[in-house]
Amino acid sequence: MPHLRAPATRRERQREATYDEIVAVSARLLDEGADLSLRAVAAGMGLTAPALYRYVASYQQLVDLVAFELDKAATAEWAEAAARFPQDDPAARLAVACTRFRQWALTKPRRFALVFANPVAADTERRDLVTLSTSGHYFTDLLWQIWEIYRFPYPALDELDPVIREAVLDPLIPAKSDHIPTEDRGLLWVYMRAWSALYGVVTLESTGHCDPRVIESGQLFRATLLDWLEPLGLHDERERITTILDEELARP
Amino acid sequence: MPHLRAPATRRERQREATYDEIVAVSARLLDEGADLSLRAVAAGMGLTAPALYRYVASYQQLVDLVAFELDKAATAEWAEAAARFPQDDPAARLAVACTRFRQWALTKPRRFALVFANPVAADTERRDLVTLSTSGHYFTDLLWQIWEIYRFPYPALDELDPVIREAVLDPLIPAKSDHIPTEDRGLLWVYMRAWSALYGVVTLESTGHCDPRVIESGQLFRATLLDWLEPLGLHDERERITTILDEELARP
DNA sequence: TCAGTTTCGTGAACGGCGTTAACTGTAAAC
DNA sequence: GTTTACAGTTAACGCCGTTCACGAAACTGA
Repeated sequence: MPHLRAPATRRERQREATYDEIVAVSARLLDEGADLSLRAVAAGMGLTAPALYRYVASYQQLVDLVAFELDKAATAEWAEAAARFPQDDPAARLAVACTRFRQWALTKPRRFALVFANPVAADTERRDLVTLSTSGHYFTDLLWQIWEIYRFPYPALDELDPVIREAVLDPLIPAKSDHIPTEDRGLLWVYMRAWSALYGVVTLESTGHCDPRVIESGQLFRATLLDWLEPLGLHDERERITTILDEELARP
Repeated sequence: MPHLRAPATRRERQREATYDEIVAVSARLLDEGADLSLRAVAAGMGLTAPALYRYVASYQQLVDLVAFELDKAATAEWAEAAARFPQDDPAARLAVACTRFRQWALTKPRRFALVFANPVAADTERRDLVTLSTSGHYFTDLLWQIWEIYRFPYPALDELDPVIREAVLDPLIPAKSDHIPTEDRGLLWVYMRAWSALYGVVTLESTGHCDPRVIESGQLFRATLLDWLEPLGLHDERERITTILDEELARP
């Protein structure tokens, strides 16, 4: 994995740059509608295919690398867009971030499929990668910030199914949860439920298993998000958030 | 597409059988973890790859054929399981069908991915195939039957966004909607929203983008379904349906 | 500065993939 | 009983991931 620390030697810097180029070329291929292949990526960099094996051990690892980096880049975009609202307004930020997430999934469906629709078996080490997801961290953090302000209800630990309790206490999902006190870990249950809902609409729309007109109108997405205002303690913000949402949806 | 009508001539019968074998071999390959390829399917039938071109025009068409048939077969399974409750108890049937759908997605993730996570561009003719989805028809029909009994609220046509109104009046999604009166088409909006929620959890779980313990416990799925009892007018049935759900989830 | 080593790249090759083209029996159709 | 349509073959093309043996360049330390 690149970007672990500041590059020291000249060679390491070169290597960094090569990794970046791998990701850049891969992204270009995806956006062009071509399919991601070792050979195509290599050719796009002016290399032969075997050369890439100096950087990734297999095709799957290349996919994982690209997925991770594209997720990171995309999250940075949403976060930047969301940052037009101040830090102490996480509700507005969440509304923006979710909408940008959807827009990203719709305009770059192949990137979305790579990052979010890639099957991950439960046993492989590839599981660990899911835990690293940047977007996951970002959304969990936003939810935490919202709770700090609005104090919406969440299940107490002893209300939770024992297995779920275990899962929120020692999370495998991407969750910036270290700073969430043990007794507040029920929040992660709310996060999972909300993420499942968001993931549902966005995947449905991005993969096209949905009436194109419904996608175009954005109503399904809009309705799903509005349903989540209540559980997140945002009833009093309904009007304001709705406005932000519609603003974002109407964006060119 | 096979199974259009009863086979007449001997040759047509043979051809039918070949199509069935294509699907059977494909399903076996998927369940074995091998990947679906023209050559592997052909080899599994004792044929060479080019021979398959007498039956499908391309690899994509083979995938579409298999996806359609697997969806049909799976739906038949769920429907059969649901049929242990009488026809006039569609709420119970829905609970069973949803749970079986999930179980199918978990035990046969590759089949699920083929049928439900296959990207479909908006413009291609492949879009039409989505409309044919057997499972879609089955679930829409169940929802209609539930409404006939419980009369849960749904948006009137003039409450709907114009684009959505158009979409529910002339649906592109798989929806056995011919027998739904025009003025009740708002029901399809409820269907879309519910389907989006169900699709979300099941896809999340089936693709493994989720804590394995959460999957194993079934709590995320359970909670999602329970949340939909209210909107479907099933508040008075809550206890009964919950029992059925837990029964199904505990199934060996 | 120079030998030794590590790193990064190449070309050739293997088996598997989707797809096309030319060809051959054989079963149905008139 | 001839003709025709169909269902299959083999051979080949250009892609793919992956491995291996090899060379050239870059860093390393005395």
